[in-house]
Amino acid sequence: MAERFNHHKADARWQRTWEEQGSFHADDASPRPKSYVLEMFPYPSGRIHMGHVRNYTMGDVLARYRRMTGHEVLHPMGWDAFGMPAENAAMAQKVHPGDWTRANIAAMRAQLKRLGFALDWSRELATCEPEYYGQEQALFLDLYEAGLVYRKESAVNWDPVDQTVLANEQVIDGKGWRSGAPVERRKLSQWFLKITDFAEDLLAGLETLDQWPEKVRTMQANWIGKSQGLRFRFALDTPAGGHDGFDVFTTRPDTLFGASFAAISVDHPIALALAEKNPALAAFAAECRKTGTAASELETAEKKGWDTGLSVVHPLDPTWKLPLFVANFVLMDYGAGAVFGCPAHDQRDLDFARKYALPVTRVVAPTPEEADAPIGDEAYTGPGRLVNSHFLDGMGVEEAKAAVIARAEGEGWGTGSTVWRLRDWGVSRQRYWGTPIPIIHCETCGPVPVPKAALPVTLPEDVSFDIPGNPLDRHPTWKHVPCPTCGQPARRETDTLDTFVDSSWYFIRFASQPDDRPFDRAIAEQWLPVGQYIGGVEHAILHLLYARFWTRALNRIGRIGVTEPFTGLFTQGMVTHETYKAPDGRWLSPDEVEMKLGALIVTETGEPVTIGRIEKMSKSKKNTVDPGPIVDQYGADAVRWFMLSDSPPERDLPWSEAGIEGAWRFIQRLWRLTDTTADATAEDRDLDRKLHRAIAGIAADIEALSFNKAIAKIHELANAIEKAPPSASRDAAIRTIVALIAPMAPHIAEEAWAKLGQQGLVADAAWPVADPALLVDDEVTIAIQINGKLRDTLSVAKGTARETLETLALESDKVVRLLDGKTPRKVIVVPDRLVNLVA
RNA sequence: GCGGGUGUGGUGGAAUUGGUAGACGCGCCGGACUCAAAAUCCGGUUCCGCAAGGAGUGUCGGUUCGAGCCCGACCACCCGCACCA
Repeated sequence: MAERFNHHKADARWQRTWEEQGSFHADDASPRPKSYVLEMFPYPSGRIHMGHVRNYTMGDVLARYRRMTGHEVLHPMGWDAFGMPAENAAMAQKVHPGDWTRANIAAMRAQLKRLGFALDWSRELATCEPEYYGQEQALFLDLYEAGLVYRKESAVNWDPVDQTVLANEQVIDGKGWRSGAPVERRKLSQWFLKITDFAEDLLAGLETLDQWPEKVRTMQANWIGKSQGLRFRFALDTPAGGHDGFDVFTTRPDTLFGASFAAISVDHPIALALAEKNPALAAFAAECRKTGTAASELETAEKKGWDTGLSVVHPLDPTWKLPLFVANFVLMDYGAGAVFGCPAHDQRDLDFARKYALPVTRVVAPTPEEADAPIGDEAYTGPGRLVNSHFLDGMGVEEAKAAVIARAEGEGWGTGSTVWRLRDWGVSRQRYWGTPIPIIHCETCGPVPVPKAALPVTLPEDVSFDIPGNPLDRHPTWKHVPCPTCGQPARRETDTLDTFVDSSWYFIRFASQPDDRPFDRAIAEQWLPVGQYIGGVEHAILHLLYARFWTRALNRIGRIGVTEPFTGLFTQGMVTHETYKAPDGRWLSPDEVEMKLGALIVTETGEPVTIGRIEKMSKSKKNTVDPGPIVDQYGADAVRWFMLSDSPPERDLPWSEAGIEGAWRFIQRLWRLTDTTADATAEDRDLDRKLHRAIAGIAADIEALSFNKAIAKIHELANAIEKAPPSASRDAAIRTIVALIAPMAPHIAEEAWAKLGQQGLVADAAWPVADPALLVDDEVTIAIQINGKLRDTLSVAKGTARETLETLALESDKVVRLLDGKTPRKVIVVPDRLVNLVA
C-alpha cells in the first residue's frame, strides 16, 4: 500500500524549490508573450482570511496555467499598507502604526507563502514605505503641475469618530464607511483631483471594457451619472437678496409648458439671503437640513416647501408667472441647485404640486386621444407627442427638447448643457498613517510644491496617538520648514493622501520599479494593461474608478501610453459560513459548537444552538474560519482545491468541513492513482479520447475562469482512469493528469511529477496538447423522441444520414409499441443528435 | 422608487447556448474489507409507483416538432444607487 501524500513535507519542499529556482520571477526581457495576472492587493490587517485565499487561488490558477501555455507571467503581490486600522491599533495598543503594519505584513506574507502561490516576490511592495509613497508624491506633483490638482475651501464630510474627512464615495447612508458614525458637514481647505475632467472619457471608456462584468460597468456609469438637458435662467419678478434671477437645469426642456412652479434648494444663495431676514424660513431650512443628513428615511420623506411669495417669469411667455418655493427635495450640489416643477411628468413635482394645490398640466400624451387625459397619482414619464405646448405641439419628446434648447440658445436665455453626478475627488485626510502631501504652505508664496529632489517627504517616527486628531499637525518640528521658493519660515501640509491614491497606481509600480522614478514607461508598457484583474465587487466603484482615472491622468500628461489599466476584470463571490447563536442570543464561532445526536449544541454548556443564515464570514458574526490551521491540517492543495470546487467563482462559496475533507480525499485519491502506472503497451482509444477531451475542456474552463467546471472535468477524468484497465494510454493519462492539476494543486503535482520520473518541474512544463482528432466521437447517441418526449436512445456512427436515422428510429421497439401502427405526421431529424416523431 | 442579478434533487451546482435535465462534488442508503473503527473499494440515490408508466428546472401563460434556456405577466430573495431635476 502506497504512502499517503504527506503535505507537511511536500508543501515546504516544493515551495523552497520554486523559490530557489526563481520559477515565478517575471522577466521583463523575455521574448515570450506577456501576461499580467493580478489580484487586488490586501490590506495588512493581521491575518489572511478565506476571502484572500479564494481570491489569490483563482489568480494563481490562471497565472500557472498561463505559464504552462508559454506566457511570461507577471503575478505580483504587495500590501495596501496605509490606513486607519493601524492608527486605531496604535491608539488601543500603544504600538507604532509602522511596527504594527510591518509585523502584520510579515505574518501574512508567511501565510501566503504556505499556500504555494506562484508569485514574483521580488516585486513585493508596501505602500507605507518611502520607496513607494515617495514616488507617489512625485506623481502627485506631476499632476499638480498639469493642473489636475487643486485646493479649495469646501464643505466636507467629517467623520466625528475617525476625526477625518471622507470622500462622497465613503459616505454610506449618511454614515462613515468605516466608523458607521453619522457624518457631519464641515468647511475645510482640501486638495482635490480633477476626476470630473475625465468624466466623459471614463464613461466612454466603459464601452471598451468588454471583459468587465456588465454589473460593474453599469454601476460606474450610474456613478458618473451623465445627464443632458437645458440650463436656463429664471428672472425674478422682484429682485430678492441681491439676485434678479437664477439658473435651473432640466433634462426635460420639452415639458416647459407644463411648468407650474419653481423651486430652489434650502442652501441656494437666494434662499440663504431670504433666510437671513426671515426666521421662519431659517427654521424651515434648518429642519430640512436635519433630515437631509439623517439617512434612509429619504424614501418616505415628505416633499416640503416654503412659499417665498416671489414669482419667476416663464422664459417662453413673459406674462406667465410661476410661484417660487424653497423645497427640501432640491439638492444644492447637483445641477444648478434649482428646478422648475412640471408635475404632470415628474413624480416629485407631482407629489409637491398635490400638496400645495398647484396646477397640473399634461404636455406629453402617449396617444392623441389622451391629450387631455387627467394625471392621477402617477406622473407620466413615457414617450409621446407634445400637447398644450404652443409651438411644440405634435413634436416627439426628443424633437421638442431640441427645439426648446435651440430657441433658448437663439434667444439667449439658456444653453444645452451636460450635468454630471461625479464630483472631484477630495484626497486630503487628517491622518498620520498615509502618504504626506508634498506641499509647503508659505505666507508669501502660497502653496509651493516640495522640490522633486527633496522627495520623499517621509513621515516622522516620533508621534503619539494619545489624543484624537492628526499627530502630524501637533508634531513639534515636522511641519516647520523653510519655503522652497523664498526661504521664509513656512509650514508643511500636514494632511495625507486618501489611501485610494496608493491603490490607484500600484499595478504600474509592480510592472516596473526603478529607484529614481515612479516607473519606467517602456517596461511598464510591456506588461500593462493588466490582462486579468481579480477582486471583490465591493471595489466596483471606488477603487476601480480611481485607478482608471489615475491611469488616464498619467496618460494625458504623457507618462504612459495606456488609458485603461485593467482589460479583464473578474469579481469573485465571498466565502460564507453558517452562523450560530446561543439561546441568550450571542453569536458562536464554529469551534464553539458540535453535533451531538443530530442536534447542534454549545460544546461547553450543552445548550441548543440556533443555526442562522449563511453569511459572509465576519468577525462580528463569529462565523470565520482561519485558513492557518486548515492549511496545517489538510495542506495547501486541499485548501486550494476546495476554494475552486463546486461554486462558480462569481458566486458565494459556503465553507464547510465536509467540503474541505472531500477536497483532501480527492488529493489522496490522485496520489494513489499516480502509483498505478503499469508500463503497459496496449492502446485504449476510449480513454485517449476522454483524456484529450479533458485537456481541451479544462483549458477552456480555466481561460473562462470557470474553475468549478474544470475541477468537475478532472474528477471525471480521474474516475475514467481508475476504471480503465492497464494500458499505455492509461499510463499516459496518469502522467497527463498530473500536469492538468498542476495549476490548482501544484504541490502534489510536483511530487507526482517527480515520482513518475518526468523532467524538470511541472510548474515549468508545457500544458498538454489536445489532439483535435481525438476530440470528436465516431459514435454518437441519438435521442428518439415522440412529441418531444424521450422514448429511446440509439447508438450510431457519427454522420449517419438523416434517412437512416429516421428508419432506425421507426424500427425501435418502443417506438413501434407507442405508435401502435400509426404513422407520424412529421419527423424532425437533427443529425448526430435526435429524431423527433410528431404523432 | 430606479438599475442589475438570481431562482434546477437533501445540498453546492452542471447542461455543448433551443435538442437525452440533474454531469461532478458533498451528504445519505446498502454492500465488501476489518475483531472493531478509521481509511479504502463496489453499488444506489429528482419525485410518485412493485412495475409499466407518470410528473418535474420559483408561479401562470405564450412561441416552437421540441423550452431550464426565447417572449409576456407575476412571486421570492440578493446586490447596487437613491429626492440627480
